[in-house]
This record gives sequence, structure tokens and C-alpha cells, in this order.
Amino acid sequence: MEKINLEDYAKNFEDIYNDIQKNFPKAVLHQAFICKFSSNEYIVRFDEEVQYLFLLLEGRAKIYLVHENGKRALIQFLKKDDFIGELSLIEVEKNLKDVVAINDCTCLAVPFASSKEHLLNDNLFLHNLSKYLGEKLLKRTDHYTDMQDYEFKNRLAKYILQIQNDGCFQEKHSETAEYMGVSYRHLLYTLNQFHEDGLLEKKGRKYIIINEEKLERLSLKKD
Amino acid sequence: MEKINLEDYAKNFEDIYNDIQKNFPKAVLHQAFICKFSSNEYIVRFDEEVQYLFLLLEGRAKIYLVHENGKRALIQFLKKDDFIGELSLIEVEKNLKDVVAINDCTCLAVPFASSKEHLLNDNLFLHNLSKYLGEKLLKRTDHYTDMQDYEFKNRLAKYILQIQNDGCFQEKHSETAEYMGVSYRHLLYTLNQFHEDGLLEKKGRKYIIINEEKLERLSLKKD
DNA sequence: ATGATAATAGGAGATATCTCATAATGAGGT
DNA sequence: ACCTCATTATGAGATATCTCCTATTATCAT
Repeated sequence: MEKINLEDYAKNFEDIYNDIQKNFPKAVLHQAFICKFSSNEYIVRFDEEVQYLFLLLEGRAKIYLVHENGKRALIQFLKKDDFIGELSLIEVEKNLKDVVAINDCTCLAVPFASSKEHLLNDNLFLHNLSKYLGEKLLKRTDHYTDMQDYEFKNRLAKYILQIQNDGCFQEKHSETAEYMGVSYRHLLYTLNQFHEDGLLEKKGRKYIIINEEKLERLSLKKD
Repeated sequence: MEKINLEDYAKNFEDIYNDIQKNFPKAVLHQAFICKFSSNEYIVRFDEEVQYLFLLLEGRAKIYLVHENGKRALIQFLKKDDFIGELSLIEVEKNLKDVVAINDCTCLAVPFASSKEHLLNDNLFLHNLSKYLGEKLLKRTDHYTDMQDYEFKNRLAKYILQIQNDGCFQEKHSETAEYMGVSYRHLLYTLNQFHEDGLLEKKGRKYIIINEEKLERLSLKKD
């Protein structure tokens, strides 16, 4: 983890800095700085108290919930403009999560110690936070109800369509399996089936979508 | 649905009214009133726009998410002090939910039209709302990750322990099955197994817990 | 390069859970 | 009382998904 002075960062990323200024009170920004995390680095650990509110400026990360039985569930992917630690800020978090950088991540770090008061009395911030939490709630609910009402092949079709890039699906299988809540083995099995059914073509480690329409249909239907 | 004047209600339920006064600006309460819903009545319908922020004062209700394929998922039970319509208030709700009264429910109804501005500029309310949403997010996440990381018999044990009353489990089976995300058939099957394993005793339509310790163990273990 | 570690790949067998069908019992309304 | 409809019950068979094993590739640090 590498710390960078906020002013230095501001020089190179004016647009992003402007957005930040719009959404945070000045007093808070005086205490804030920039954190860079490398791929696979922990941003937050489930067994250590959170000290900062992070705002993800660049990169992708993932949230894991750690169960008492030791199992982890990948519960959400984070991207630009996502908060980290916001539930600790408002003191509702009981069981902390692991948050791990997927690739290199740049975050704004706002220390609770000096900024909590300010943030919790700032109307704009609270309004933003409410909207953010509301959206997170909806997104997570949708993800999980899908999980319970559609079987895996339908959900996988939907996921591939959503996350594909230029007709190309190249997520890590282990991550996909964790996020979708199925075993690695079953993911492979289903991917093979998609291949046999002429939905995907394999190219090295990637899968290419060759019948988008059929995938669409599969992603919607319960059948 | 029956409307009641807020002042009339206040006379009979002073304690509750005091709590309300603490959390809502006066200007807002002038426009608010009390709604009574009977058992099984819809408080909010998924296909009708929400006009009020409700605060549940008495009774229990349940939230359903309606899928495109027509299936419904029971996603949460609501009780005293839960909000209804708060996501519409902050304008993040896209797919509305069904909210149905389980027994007779009493709600405070705050009309969006006249009160939205006030509420969204009230610091205390926003702070409360953020905490409420954060807790709802956590609760829902826990519920769903449990669903994916523990098999049904473990989750059912946990659920029974949580919802039992004087060692007595008497929820409606159909509701339990919907909430837990399994088929009705499988719920019965598992309940029978609990009976055979000496965890529960059947008394008419109710189940009595006769081995709480064993239930506890089952609820924790993944095994 | 070389070895070590993680990711991909697939076989075989077990089981948790689902679907569909049918019957019995209970509750509410006329 | 009687009919209707929702709830509780149970059987039989199908399958989606899991666990456990074992190879075969990539990736990465030394």
C-alpha cells in the first residue's frame, strides 16, 4: 500500500479531483489522502477495525463475507465511485468483510478520527450516502433473489452478457464460481454445455459469444 | 385500509407518538396521518407508484420481489420501526416490491408530495435513514449468504431458533418455504427429519422444540 | 531456465432439492 | 351445515449441483 499526497494527485487527475471536491466538505479533504493498492492486496481485513472511509477512484475490488465456518462468500464487485467502510462510518457494521483489490486500485482515504463528525453533519454527504446504500441494497437483493429463483444456467447466461467485453468472456473461473455461489466444477460443466449447445466458442482460455440471441433467451427464461 | 387522524392516534398511544416526534420534523408531521391495514392487505403494490413514506408502528408485514417470470420471492419480514417506501423517497427504486400485511398493521403515512423536501434536508432524518439502510443491507446480505453457504437443514435450524416463541415453532409453512428459498415439499421433508432425529415434537400443527442444544449445534455447523 | 503455485479441465458417484400428483384436514363465508 | 379454498401431508422419480480425485496447463519469483 502506497500513500500519496492529495494535492499531488489532484495535479494529475483534475477531473476526478473536481468530483471529489463537489461531494466532500473542505474540512474533510484537508485530512484525506490517496492510497494505492496492488492487485490482490487487502484493502480491509475482516478481523481488523476500519479506520478510513475509502472511495474507490480507479480499479476493481471484491468484497468477501467471512463465515464462522471459515467459508467465504464473494458478495459484490466494487468499481469506480464505490465506497468502502461506509457501514463502519455510520456504526452499523458488526461482522466486517474482507475487501481485496482485483487489479491495481486507487482510493481516496478519509480518516474516521478527524472526519466522522463533519461527514455525519453534512447534508449533501448524508443524502449521497443514503442513495448509495439504497442502490447497493437493491443491487445486492437482485443478485441474491436471482440466485434463488433461477437455476444456474440462466444466471450464468445473464452474468456473461453483463460482464462480457466485445463478445468475449474472460473472467477468472474461480471468481465467477464464488460470486455465483456454485462449485467450480459445476461452472465448468455448465460452460461446457453452453459450448455444446453452440452458445459459446472457446478460444484459448477465453470464451467467445457466438449466439447472443440464444444467450439472451436463456438469461430471461425460467424453463 | 382505514385512515386515522394523527392527533386522535396520539391521544391513545402517547409513547409511540413521542418517538415519532423525536424523529420527524414538525412540518412533516402536520401532513402525516395513520393508516390501518388488515391482515393480507397490500400496503404497496409492485405495479403502482408509491406516494407515502410509511413507518410501521404495529404489526408484521412481508416484502415480495416480483420477478419478470412471474415468480415472487419473499425477501424480508417487517416489524415495528421498519420503513416502507424509503427507497422511493430517495429515488433509487426501480422495480417496486409488493408489501403485504401479515396481521393487522398500523402505519404512520407521510405523503411524499408535501414532505419530500423537508425530509431530505433534515440531518437527523438522513442520518437515521442511512443507518436504517445500512442495517437492512447487512441483514439481507447475511440472510442470502447463509442461503448459499449452508444447506437447508442448517439454515432451518437457525431460523426456527430465531423465530420460535416459548419453544414453539408455528410459522406458516408456505411462508417459511418462500423465505428460505426452498420448495414446500423440501421443507416438510426436512421438518420430518428433525422430528425423526428427536429435535422437534409435533403437537397438532405446531412443532415443539425438544432438543434445543442439538438444534443450536445444527444451526452453526456446516457438516 | 526451473521449480512452485495457481488456474483450468474433466471423471465418477453421491445427495440435496425440485417437480408433479394426490389426499386429507382446517378455516371462513353464505 | 355445507361448500370452497388454503394449508398440511406424503410418495415417486428426476436432476441440478456438490464433493473428492487427478491431470494438464499457465504464471511467477528465484
